[in-house]
Formats: sequence, structure tokens, C-alpha cells
Amino acid sequence: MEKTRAVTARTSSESTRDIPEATVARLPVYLRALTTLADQGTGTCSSEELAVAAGVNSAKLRKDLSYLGSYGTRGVGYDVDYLRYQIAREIGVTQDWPVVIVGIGNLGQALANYSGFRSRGFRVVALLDADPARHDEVVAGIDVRPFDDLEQIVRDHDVAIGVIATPAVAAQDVADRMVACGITSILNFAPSVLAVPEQVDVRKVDLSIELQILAYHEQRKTQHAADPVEGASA
Amino acid sequence: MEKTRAVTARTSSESTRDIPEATVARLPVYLRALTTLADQGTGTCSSEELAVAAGVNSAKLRKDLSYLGSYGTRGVGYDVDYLRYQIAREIGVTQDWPVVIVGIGNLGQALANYSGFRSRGFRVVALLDADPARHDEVVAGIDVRPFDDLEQIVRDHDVAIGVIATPAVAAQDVADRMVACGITSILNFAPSVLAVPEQVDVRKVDLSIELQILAYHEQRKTQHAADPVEGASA
DNA sequence: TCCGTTTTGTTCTCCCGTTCACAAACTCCT
DNA sequence: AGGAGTTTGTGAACGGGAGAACAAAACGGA
Ligand SMILES: NC(=O)c1ccc[n+]([C@@H]2O[C@H](COP(=O)([O-])OP(=O)(O)OC[C@H]3O[C@@H](n4cnc5c(N)ncnc54)[C@H](O)[C@@H]3O)[C@@H](O)[C@H]2O)c1
Ligand SMILES: NC(=O)c1ccc[n+]([C@@H]2O[C@H](COP(=O)([O-])OP(=O)(O)OC[C@H]3O[C@@H](n4cnc5c(N)ncnc54)[C@H](O)[C@@H]3O)[C@@H](O)[C@H]2O)c1
Repeated sequence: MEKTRAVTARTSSESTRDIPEATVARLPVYLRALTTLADQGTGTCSSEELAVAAGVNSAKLRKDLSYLGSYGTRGVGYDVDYLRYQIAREIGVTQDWPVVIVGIGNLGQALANYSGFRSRGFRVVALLDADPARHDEVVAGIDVRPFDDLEQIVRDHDVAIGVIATPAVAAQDVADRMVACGITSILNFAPSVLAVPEQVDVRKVDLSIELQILAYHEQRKTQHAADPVEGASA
Repeated sequence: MEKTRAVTARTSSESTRDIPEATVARLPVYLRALTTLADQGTGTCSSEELAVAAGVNSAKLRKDLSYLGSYGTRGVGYDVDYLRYQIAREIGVTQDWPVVIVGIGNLGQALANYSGFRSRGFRVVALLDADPARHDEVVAGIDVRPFDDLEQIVRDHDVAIGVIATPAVAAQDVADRMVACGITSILNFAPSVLAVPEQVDVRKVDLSIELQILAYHEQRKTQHAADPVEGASA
């Protein structure tokens, strides 16, 4: 039961692995859509249903899932719970990842209070801040500790993922310290370009950029509405 | 001074417009890098310097800028202030865009308190929440007002951009109301897929997804470290 | 004024991702 | 058991973006 796999013509050493980056970015979306379906009591769904729930094209969904393996049944669809588990396993969120948050200001506090992390495979094990005035505080039931405790905490909890929510000027320093402690994945909220070693992954979330992209399109909409022809003079 | 432009063979009606989406997403990054350079007193920079500051390939940078026009000088580079203005104009952030934030919980408050929006072309004109208990509060010097005031506020301030920071279950309702009021760009922080009319732009920021993408790569790193060969049996 | 140097703007090629379209595979009904 | 209907998994065509590489243009020095 699994057949010869009929690999097209890839390097052949790898079995099924090496999922395209674009697909990896969508797997969490599918996971969330499946969870919603499961909560609604849906036991089975077609690629079309799941695609609608995830907001993507069904052909793309099927191709994405095909990178994981053949978890559907032709003529029937996908078992919601089974597929959900397979995707969670592929992403690596079947058990919790310990995470540290550095910079417990406006944003850091919001992140610490966010319950969605825990339910999606992450556990905040420490909140760190360089400002001694913050070290008395307890946010979301967790003590805010000195930034210098980073190494100790990373070692104790085997932390691989760090979140940076400090001002931009401090971000590179924080990243350097994180890397030195052995953290290999960083989620950066500060609006700065981080320089890190090859093997360290950095993802950046920049709200101003998102708004500016919207502004660009917004401007074009109103321009189009105003300019009847465009490019008249000359 | 501008020459015949020598357009390759495009549709000819549009002058220089229609910037690729990937380029649009990078323009704000260049803008930020230029601002940093300007603050450091740099008057002129080469594509290589700017590319390093923005964290991209210099060929890509030059190609991106070429969509806007010829704002550089061969043999010299780009005038920082001039290029900065041109990009800001292209994005549409030479004057402020009014923005409303809906859902003033943990995240909404952090956003309201964030000073970076104002300095990058956006002005928060109202904070809205459905919970009457919040209506007494003042966050970042702005009154929290009932969600039903949305239409009035959008009309008064000519708001085109809305931010959703409510729980996921409320997000679609909020989006529908925003669209009904005439908002045509939405930044959504709730982990839900929004259905909106064609002409409305939606951008989604999902922190759990970002972490899950990091987790995927993290898992692969540790797997590779563990598996000496991979794919042994059979 | 002319030549070498620097750096831009652009062309060309390659690769990744999206989408179409269809054969294979499974279920259900007769 | 067999055929009709459904839905998956994937081959193939297509489009867009990334990067290398180079010609055109500007500057500076002699
Ligand atoms: N608040 C938002 O909604 C928002 C939105 C977009 C981007 N951001 C970005 O997120 C980051 C944080 O924003 P914020 O509003 O929470 O800022 P904030 O000033 O409220 O908080 C920053 C915190 O980082 C701490 N800090 C400073 N230097 C540090 C260091 N070297 N090590 C450890 N901690 C340090 C400070 O003590 C402070 O508590 C900023 O870079 C900001 O640009 C925030
Ligand atoms: N806090 C975070 O760091 C974080 C991180 C990732 C994602 N998110 C997402 O952002 C959203 C907000 O998160 P939060 O932590 O601020 O939640 P929260 O519960 O603290 O705040 C939500 C706010 O929305 C208001 N609200 C509810 N229904 C509304 C409606 N119909 N109209 C207007 N307002 C309404 C509530 O009164 C509340 O004030 C959630 O969808 C969450 O999943 C938050």
C-alpha cells in the first residue's frame, strides 16, 4: 500500500522531502482551515471545500498537499483529522516549541498575552527586557527578567526560536546575542535589516510596510478614478 | 531632459506605470533604508550601498528603481533625499493617510501606541471597539468609541484604510461593515480568511503562521543533524 | 578635449510558482 | 459485477521574478 512512488526525475536520494517555500508558507493556513472544519464537526472534506476555507485555488491546494504524500482518497476527499495531523507533523507543531520574547514594551506585552501561540504549537518560556524598571512586572503570568538571563534560559529550556520586539536600534544587538546563545530562528518585529549567519532563519514582520503597500494600491485606485485618460500632455 | 524614454514595447498607453507586485513590496524597505542613510548625513549613495542597507541584491534594487524612472546618475549614484521623495511619492505617503483601528484589545492598544505609523505616512483618526466597557478608555490620547460610529468617522475623515484587530470570529463582520462604509483597504490581524469584493485590498498579518514557518525549518535543521544519511531502509 | 573609471539602466536567461487539464482511483448504485 | 459519477494526484504549459552581465552615460583628471 503505497506503490513505487514513481518519482519524476529528482535527485532520487531524498525520498519525498524538500517542500517548496511557497508551499511551506501555506501549510499553516491549511492547518488553521482544517481546525475550523473539525470544530464544525466536519469529518471529511474535498480539496475544493478546503481551498475555499483557506482562500486559495483548489489545484494549488492539491499540489501543495501532494508534496507531503498521498493523504486523500480519490472520489472522496480528505479525512480532516488525519490530514490535520499530517500537516502538523510536517510543520513540526505536534509538540510545543519553547520561545523567548525580548523587548516587553507595547508590542511585546501584546504578544505575551496572546493565547493563540500556545494553541498553535508554541510556549513562551521567558520575557526579557533590558530596562531594569520592567523587572518587577509580571506579564501574562510570566516574570519579566533581565536580558542578561538569555543564555541561561536558552540553555535550560533548549530554546531555538526568539522573538525581537525591541526598538530598531537594539535589534541587531539582541539578534547577535541570541545567535551567540544558540538560537537559530528569529521573528523580528523591529523595522531593521538583521545580519545573521547563514544557518539562522530570520522572518520579519513590518506593519508599516504592510500599510504602505495598501497605500500604494489605494493611491492608484483614486488616481484611476480621477484621471480620465492618463498621459495627455506631450 | 528626459529623452524619448525608449519604451521597449509595452502597451504604450500607460506611461511608465504598472509596477510589479514584488517591487511594490520592496519600495517601503528602500524608503526606510534611505531615511536611515539621510539621518546619518549621507547625501549620495550607490545602488550597492543602498542594496546592503536594504538587505537585497543590488541588481534587483536597480531593476526595481528603474520601474519608477531614471532617478540616478551613472558614475555617481542616487541623491538620497531626491530618491527618497520619489519613492514616497510613488507609494503615496507624501501626505498622511487616515486610518481606523477596530478592536482595541492587547494588539489594538499596541498598534494605537505605535509611533512609527505617524512618521511613515499614516494617522490614526479613531479607535473603535464593540465592548461598551472600553468606551471610557483613552488609548494613546485617542478616545475609544463605539463600533457603530464607524460610518460617521469614515465619512468625516475620508478614511480609506482600516485595521482589524478583533478576535477571528468578529473579523468578517467588521470587514463587511468597513466595506459598506467605503473602506477599500484592510489590514487584518485576525487569523481568518476574509471575503471582500474585488476592488477591496486585504493584507493579512499572522504571527502564528510566521512562527510555524520558522518551526518547519527548525525541525528540518535538527532532523538533518540527527539523520546521518536519510532514506536508508529499502 | 579626450580617455579611463565608475555606476546606472536594461537585456537575457534561468528558475520557481501557478494554473490547466486529465488520467487514475475510489465509491455508490443498479 | 459493472458502469456512472466524483475527486485526487500530477504532467505540462505559462507567467513572473531573480540574478548575471553588459552597453550607455556621466564624471574626473590630464
Ligand atoms: N507597537 C506596535 O504596534 C508596533 C508596530 C510595528 C512595529 N513595532 C516595532 O516593534 C518594536 C517594539 O515596539 P514597542 O511599541 O513595543 O516599543 P516599546 O518602546 O514600547 O518597547 C520596547 C521595549 O524594548 C526594551 N528594550 C530596549 N532595548 C533593549 C535591549 N537592548 N534588550 C532588551 N530589551 C530592550 C525596552 O525597555 C522596551 O520595554 C519596535 O521596533 C517597533 O518599531 C511596534
Ligand atoms: N495579541 C497578539 O499579540 C496577537 C498576536 C497574533 C494575532 N492576534 C490576533 O489579533 C486579534 C486581536 O488580539 P488581541 O490579543 O488584541 O485580542 P483581545 O481579545 O485582547 O482584543 C480584542 C478586542 O476586540 C473587541 N471586539 C470584539 N468583537 C468586536 C467587534 N465585533 N467589533 C469591534 N470590536 C470587537 C473586543 O472588545 C476586544 O477589545 C485576534 O484575532 C488575535 O488572534 C493577536
